[in-house]
Amino acid sequence: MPSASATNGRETLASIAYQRLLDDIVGGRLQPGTKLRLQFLTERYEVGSSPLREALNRLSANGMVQREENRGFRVSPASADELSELIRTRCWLEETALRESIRLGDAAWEEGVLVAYHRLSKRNRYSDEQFVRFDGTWEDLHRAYHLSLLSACNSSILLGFCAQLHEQALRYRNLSSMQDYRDRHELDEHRTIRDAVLDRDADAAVELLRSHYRVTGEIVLASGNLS
Amino acid sequence: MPSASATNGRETLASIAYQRLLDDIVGGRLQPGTKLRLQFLTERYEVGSSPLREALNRLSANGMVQREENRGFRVSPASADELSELIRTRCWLEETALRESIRLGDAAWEEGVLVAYHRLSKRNRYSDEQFVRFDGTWEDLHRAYHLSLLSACNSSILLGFCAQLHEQALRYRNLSSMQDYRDRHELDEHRTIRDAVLDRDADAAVELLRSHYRVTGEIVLASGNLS
DNA sequence: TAAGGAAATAATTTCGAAAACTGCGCCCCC
DNA sequence: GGGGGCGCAGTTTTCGAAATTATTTCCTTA
Repeated sequence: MPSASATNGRETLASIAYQRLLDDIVGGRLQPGTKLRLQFLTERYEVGSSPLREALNRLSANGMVQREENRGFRVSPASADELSELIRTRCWLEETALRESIRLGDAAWEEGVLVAYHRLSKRNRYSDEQFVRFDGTWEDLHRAYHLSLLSACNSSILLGFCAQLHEQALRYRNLSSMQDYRDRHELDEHRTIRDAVLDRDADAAVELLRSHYRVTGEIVLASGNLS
Repeated sequence: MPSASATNGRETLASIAYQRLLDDIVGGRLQPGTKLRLQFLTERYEVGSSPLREALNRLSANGMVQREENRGFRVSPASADELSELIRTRCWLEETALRESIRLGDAAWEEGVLVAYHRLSKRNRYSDEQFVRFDGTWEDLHRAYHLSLLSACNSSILLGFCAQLHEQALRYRNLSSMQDYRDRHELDEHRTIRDAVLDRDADAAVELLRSHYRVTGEIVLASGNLS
């Protein structure tokens, strides 16, 4: 989701491979540390090696895979240390972006937040696959909601960084055993954040957001299979 | 300079092409907006198209070039608006990193700052090419100095972002007509920042650093040939 | 038996040509 | 005279094979 640019015409095989690789890594189907042999990937995705190499190079530039000269690629390792570094960094960056967003956001921004929250909350009700095509997955709506909070910060660079970190955090969440989320009232947290933001209460909003991330981190750390 | 990984054995052609392309873009020898035709690049760098495509894909992932599906690559455009966004973002991120660094840095970090400053100041004296091989260029030492200030922030992710922004800012500096730097006492500014940092005076250090970046931005904007 | 080294094996990286796509000019038709 | 589609030239993208590099295996030797 980060990625500087590119949207036009028919998609190229390299971009398709990029998306599918990203999905599989973030979704946990390619485990951290896995060696990514070209032959394996060409069979899995039915794409030649050139587009795959391009996809891997893009992924290596934003941290999803690691590259070793003349020794190929592997999925970036995941560890408890890296997770806490990730959460820490995310809190810093999103605090900055959120404060600026609250300071600068106009009416259109408020409405964007409202709509994004509404879609996310509605998506929870219809339990599964029915509206995926139209609405996108729950994760898509979740990402859209979080980015909408920050979207008025007036720095697409910072927004891009936040999106990158969101993706990394999602990978860690998918690596942990999902069932620990059952009794977590995520929607409540999203609502209270929304309200604080729309009240322009920066301090409260920042504190709620940081706590939102830290709690998620705790759960992943507790239930996770990390080194 | 960001780039996730990679250090081993013999360098690959793709990495060499990446470095040279980055140098030429940051150095201003490839102007913003320039179309990067593969045939032109293969002649310029004497490398096949596959390594070049890999290099271009890496560069597109960190914003130095833009990619358009089925229409190739071009050097990212440079504008006054993007420059001010860049500076704004850089001030936010480096403020965070610097405060953390000052809070957490140990004796080894202090010595690192001291040494980096020393090398930078010495490099100014021997005017030119003599010690490049051993010491690196002035820009290398300058980058090392600035990153050393932040290096104790305990987040390699944030450090990577800062390095990326440093590179972008360097590109803008190289795009402006250099002669306006003549009466700028950069070394003084670097020294006062160093002193504030080593005194652990976070507020002063942050203010000096931000002013350092903002002044540079003003000069580039004033003398620049930006759209 | 263990250590060292050379061939064999397996992987990545690179090349050169074929295929697919874009942009543009031209022609035809309305 | 103007609008829309066809085809050509130039570029990008992709493929499959060749070259390079890493890794394993097995043989020799101390």
